[in-house]
Amino acid sequence: MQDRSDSRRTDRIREALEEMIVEGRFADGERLDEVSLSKSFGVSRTPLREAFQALASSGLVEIRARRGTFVRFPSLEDVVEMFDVMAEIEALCGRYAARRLAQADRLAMGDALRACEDAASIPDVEAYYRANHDFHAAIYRASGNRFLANEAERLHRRLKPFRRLQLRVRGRIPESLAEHTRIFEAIVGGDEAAVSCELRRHIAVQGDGFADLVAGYRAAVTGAKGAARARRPA
Amino acid sequence: MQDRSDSRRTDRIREALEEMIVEGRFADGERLDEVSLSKSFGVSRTPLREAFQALASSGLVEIRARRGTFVRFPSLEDVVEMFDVMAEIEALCGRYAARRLAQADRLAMGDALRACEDAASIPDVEAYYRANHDFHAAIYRASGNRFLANEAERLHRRLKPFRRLQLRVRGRIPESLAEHTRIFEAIVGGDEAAVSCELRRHIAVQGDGFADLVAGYRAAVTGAKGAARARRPA
DNA sequence: GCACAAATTCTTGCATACAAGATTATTGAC
DNA sequence: GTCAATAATCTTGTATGCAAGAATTTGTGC
Repeated sequence: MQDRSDSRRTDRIREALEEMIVEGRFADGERLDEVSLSKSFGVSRTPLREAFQALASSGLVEIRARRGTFVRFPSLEDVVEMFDVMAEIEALCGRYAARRLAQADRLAMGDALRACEDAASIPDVEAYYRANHDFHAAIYRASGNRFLANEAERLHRRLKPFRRLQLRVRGRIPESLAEHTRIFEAIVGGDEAAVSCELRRHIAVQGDGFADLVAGYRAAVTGAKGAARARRPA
Repeated sequence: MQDRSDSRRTDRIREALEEMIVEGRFADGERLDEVSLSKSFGVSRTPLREAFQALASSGLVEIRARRGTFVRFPSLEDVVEMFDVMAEIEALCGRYAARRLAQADRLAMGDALRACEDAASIPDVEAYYRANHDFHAAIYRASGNRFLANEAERLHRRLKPFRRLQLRVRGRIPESLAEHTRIFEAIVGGDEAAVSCELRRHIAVQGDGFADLVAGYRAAVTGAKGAARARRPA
């Protein structure tokens, strides 16, 4: 978001751990050992513990008092719930954007849409993935509500590993691009109802999308190191 | 939410500081001094710093690297934005609740509504305030989406100081109660559109409500110790 | 061989010491 | 007297040590 010099070890480690968790380098329920991790990062336990706190607040790990810190994969049910909420948040952003679109935001969305088209025509999944994020982020900002935009960005980030797997589904990219185009046009046209409807459908997990998500979820979970070895008690 | 033994000093201090900030015991932009606070709490800087991290993640303070931790009042604009989002989140909870209301949730909402009626008939502002929270929390849970319920609860909490001031506005309580009754009936009746509409209007800052909010906001900000002495740079 | 209790070991929570960056005060040139 | 450069001070960031709670192992009785 901001420039944040990130000279602190705490920040560096938080980012590294976040990446590792999202990439599935730990198993679900695995305990993150302060001592061994601090050794492998070459720092003391202090910045590590601070990083744990930050990760806990974004839901990636769970700190249990005097027990330790455990990586927490959302359950399939959790993921479905999060996508439901994401769809509504996106629809809300889109509605606001359609209502009060500023010139600068329109240009940003247009640029991002063009980047999507370029990536889809190659096709380059990684590039599309990035362009997809930029397009959605542009909609968040176009909502004109910074608080909403931040919340949307946060949730988008949290769903990152699952969305990524969805995009790999055969034929999903052209479809996604077509939806983007319709969304963009509806926003520019100021058609709130259409934007809301299109975005909800674009994000929502329903029909075939649900099967894709389940497949993607299983891949993400079993792909993670060791996989669901230790299930959490709660 | 859970039982959380909270035997840790970090948790105790986080709660205490949260309360102090929300109650306006610090000025906007005031730096929270680690040394003097740790002395006044009778602990070392370590648990204090961990508490700061937690407060930062809920937006109550801002940690600037190597500068310190500063209490951050949301601006009036921020508050309006948050209420806008809150209204939509609540409407979403209500819609879900109307669609798939479970018996247990219906009873919980009914109990909370009755508590609102009791508090309004005395009238007891503090009791109404608590019952109001319980009623809304019951709707969140009735949504059947735990993630959504958690997010709603989080945002509700963040808006606590401003809502409290709104309720003090003359004649607001009977009006609020009438709205609650309509909301409850619409949910039980399964009328999604009506629930959505009623909840949005119940929460939203518009018309007279905006003037009330502005007045309440000014009271909250100037009521806080010293008030807007040091404005933040950004 | 099993169950339960005691002791040992391990891990986290907290305090404290030290290092490094930021801030303020001081000195000197003009 | 003003400005800039430098020194002194203060504050945060990190490392380390110690204490207390949790987990594990060992020992004992049956």
